[in-house]
Amino acid sequence: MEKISNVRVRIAPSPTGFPHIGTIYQALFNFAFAKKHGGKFIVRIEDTDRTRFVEGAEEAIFQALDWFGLVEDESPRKGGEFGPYKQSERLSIYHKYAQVLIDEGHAEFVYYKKEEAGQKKDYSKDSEVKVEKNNSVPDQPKSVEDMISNSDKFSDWVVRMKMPKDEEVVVDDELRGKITFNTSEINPQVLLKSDGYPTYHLGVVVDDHLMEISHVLRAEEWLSSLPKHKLLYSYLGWSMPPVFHTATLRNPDKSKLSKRHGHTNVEWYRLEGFLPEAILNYLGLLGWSHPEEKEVFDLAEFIEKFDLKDIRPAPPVFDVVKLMWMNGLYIREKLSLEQLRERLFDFYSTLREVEPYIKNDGVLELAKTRMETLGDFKKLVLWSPEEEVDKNLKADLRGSLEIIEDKNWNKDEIFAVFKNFMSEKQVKMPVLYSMFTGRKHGLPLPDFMAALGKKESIERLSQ
RNA sequence: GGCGCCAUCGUCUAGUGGCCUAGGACACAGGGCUUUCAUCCCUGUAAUCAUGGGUUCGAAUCCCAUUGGCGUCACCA
Repeated sequence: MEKISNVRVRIAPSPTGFPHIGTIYQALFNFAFAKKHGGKFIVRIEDTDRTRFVEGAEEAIFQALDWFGLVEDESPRKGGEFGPYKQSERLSIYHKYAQVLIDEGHAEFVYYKKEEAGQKKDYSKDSEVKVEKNNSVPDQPKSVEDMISNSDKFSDWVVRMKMPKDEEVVVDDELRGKITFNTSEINPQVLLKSDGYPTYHLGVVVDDHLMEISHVLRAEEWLSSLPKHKLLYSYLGWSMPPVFHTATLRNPDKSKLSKRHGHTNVEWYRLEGFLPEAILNYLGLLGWSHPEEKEVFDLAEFIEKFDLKDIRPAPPVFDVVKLMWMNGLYIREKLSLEQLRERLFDFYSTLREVEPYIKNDGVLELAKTRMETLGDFKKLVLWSPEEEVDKNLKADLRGSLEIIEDKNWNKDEIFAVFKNFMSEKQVKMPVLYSMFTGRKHGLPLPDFMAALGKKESIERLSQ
């Protein structure tokens, strides 16, 4: 595999909500590509929509990246020589290039009524799409500088891209090949909003160029704005880096992965007790496959084998069931008992009741093959009232077990008592389980009790 | 609705003209192990490769059309 030099890739999340699993998917591919070629993985915060800004969202994005170990080389928090890395701190840069575009005749000032801004249009059947333009035009700003510094006077002005009439724009998607658009189909995009902030399209083109991004790896929903970007690049006299549009993750019904049908919030996975490395492994299976058809591999191996051109353009359904399996596999095969203990301590840092069980080697060992998520642990060890329990029978069982001498408290002795008890009372194993755990099934009971010790076991039967 | 992208078991996928009467994984079913439940092992069900036309001695693989799914058409990203 040949190394590509000066690889610089980026993800460009906007702080408008919780960290999305799709962002991590993008981050994984970008990160792997950067690391493979000794390049840089950059996080640029695209906070140009002040109305959707969510306090704390930026921090949450970085927390998520840290959790997955997809740590960036350059970002607002890390700095770097191409900063600032937050678009709200780069406004004067966008203003400069907006002015260049105006001067060169590729953009113009347009007057809109404020109330008309940001309305999503109806594209059903015959409704025609037209850009609303107010005809009674008041004074026009003389320059971007003028528009910004006299924002009161020009509060309804924007800078909009001028679109050539009926020209073909041929764009290149590295995963799909050449795609031709006609300029008449392209929306003359607003580039600079009336609040002086750029739209995504101006911001992304200017920043990707200035930050010397070498390869653009982004989600498929940007594909139709590619021609816009290509035009902007050529107007500015810049060359466009190769672009790869990766398929978006889908719900089981094939719609774009959404909160409504699936779990999109990274925080949900953390709270359920998924392992970040298992999620990464699973994500690596979507849209990409290991050259030897391996299903289980760590980040290092993914980086080694990953190649951009092997990404499939077809959108995959995100299957939580398979993720669960993968997570269980990581718990039982990739984690030592000690490592599992650490993860559990971390995970249950606020739930003191499970602490003694986490400390208990025997219990941990028994639980290890029975967990798909860290969250399953408490269901395995704690009492959960699911079954009806016969109080008298429970007392009888306790009585039988109390007879065992302290020094003979081991799983064989306990099981011997069980056997007698079951034949005497005409009950089966599950009944014993429910008396001890509240559920019909669970950890092997004699082993569980032996690991807990006589005192604790008898206590549990007394409750 | 215009434009664009995509299309192999239910799902993730292998497959780049003959090795494919299509392989693996998840899920599902059955069996073995077993003191419950799991783990582990074995077996099985499951794709006429969306459909219809070509090209070719030969197509899941190339071409065209159709259908379907999705995306996009905001002063959101």
